[in-house]
Amino acid sequence: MNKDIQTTELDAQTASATQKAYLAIQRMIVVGEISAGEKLKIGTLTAKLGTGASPVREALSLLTSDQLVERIDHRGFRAAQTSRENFEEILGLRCALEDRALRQSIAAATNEWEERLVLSHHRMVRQPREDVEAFEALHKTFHMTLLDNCGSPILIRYCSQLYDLNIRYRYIAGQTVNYQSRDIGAEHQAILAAAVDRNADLAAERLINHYRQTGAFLNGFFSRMVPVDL
Amino acid sequence: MNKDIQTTELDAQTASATQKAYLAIQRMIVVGEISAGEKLKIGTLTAKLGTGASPVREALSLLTSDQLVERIDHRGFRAAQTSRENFEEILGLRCALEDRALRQSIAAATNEWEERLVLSHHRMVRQPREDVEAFEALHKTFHMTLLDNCGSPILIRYCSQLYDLNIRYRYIAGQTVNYQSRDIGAEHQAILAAAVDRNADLAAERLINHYRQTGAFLNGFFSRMVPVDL
DNA sequence: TAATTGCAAATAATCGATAAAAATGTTTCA
DNA sequence: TGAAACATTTTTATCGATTATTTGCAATTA
Repeated sequence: MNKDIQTTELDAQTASATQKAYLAIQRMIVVGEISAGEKLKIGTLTAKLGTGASPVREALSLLTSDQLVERIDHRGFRAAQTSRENFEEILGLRCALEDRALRQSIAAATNEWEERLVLSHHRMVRQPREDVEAFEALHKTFHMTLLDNCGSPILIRYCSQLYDLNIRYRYIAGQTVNYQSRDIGAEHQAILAAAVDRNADLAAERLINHYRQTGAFLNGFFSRMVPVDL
Repeated sequence: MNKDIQTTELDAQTASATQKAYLAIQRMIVVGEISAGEKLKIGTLTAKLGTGASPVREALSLLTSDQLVERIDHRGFRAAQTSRENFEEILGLRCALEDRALRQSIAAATNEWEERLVLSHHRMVRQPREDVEAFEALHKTFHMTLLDNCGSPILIRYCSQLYDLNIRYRYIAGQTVNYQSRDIGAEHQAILAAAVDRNADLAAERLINHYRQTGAFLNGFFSRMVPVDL
């Protein structure tokens, strides 16, 4: 409806086959429908997505740069591997980049941004947790809104990529597990409050802490699972 | 010859059409043969590269994620715009990310890395400046070698992307101009020395300074040129 | 038995052609 | 004149088919 608020959404009819394939494959990898290291055969994907080889290849090329897909010349594509090291790398980078982005966002704060932030938080809170994918979409929107006032499109893009890479691990660990022991809602609320107060140090600290806690949890989870990489 | 030293190089006969197109188009954009904002018509590129539409499209998709190309659905591709803001964004991010990468590299220093570093520096110094593209390739290799021991492939990738985006502006400003007033050789030497000494603070400071000086110069250059964006 | 070679099937990469969409130019009508 | 509607041309996006490459298997040899 309102194109200003959510520019990311695109009409299903207008979207190109490439665009649709991109979103579909990304979702399957992030959610875990396609598992890590799995071979992505063009034939299989064209059949599943009901489209030709060109859009599929193009989508896979785009996902390659998002680090969700690996391309090996003449040997096709495969879903990126997961590993503890990879997870820790993502977490560390995410903390560094989001810290920067959030501080810049707050430094450039406007009423318009503040209102968008409150709104995105409200929408996330209102969304029932049962619909996991719907909640995750709003959760991402909230986190990206925190950053999107930083004035640096490249930084935003990197943060968005890292967010997706990270969330993939959350799906691997299973959705519910983590949220039991923590009050995620309160954490979000606290981050929002600090941002609205334009207290960059506090907001950044809370945000990073939010990530580190999830990170520590997931790390614990990974150490209990298959130690063999791949 | 020695595959261990330069994994990036690929045999021209084995490389896929996509790979060749990717490198060719990237080069043209970075070097300025294709100017900022220019439309990238599939037909024109297939003719120029002597290949079909699919590899060209795939290459352009890859370049999209490198931020060198913009894709607009049903409206094709165009070379990314340049602007002062974009340049400053790149410079700032580069300083932040390379600072991090260099410190991690040094923290994980080994003799093997140290030797690779000395070697890449030597090769750059030995290369005559007349062959601009050859020198630039070795220059990039030296800078990337500084970072490539950081143990974070994603960070390396981001730094590499930002390097390419940045160097595009150097080409826009013209090659020679900048190097006249500064002793770039000495700066490189100093960075190398600090890195070999495993003095992270000093090395990072020198590296960032190296970039900031180039940045300041280019900024001065841009203010003298067309203020109208695009 | 282990390694090597040669073949066949599977799959990736690429091309050429077609369909869909956008841009451009032209005519018509107020 | 100006703008709206239409037709034409250009260009993008997609498909189906062809070609090139790899992979897996079996036969052969040391």
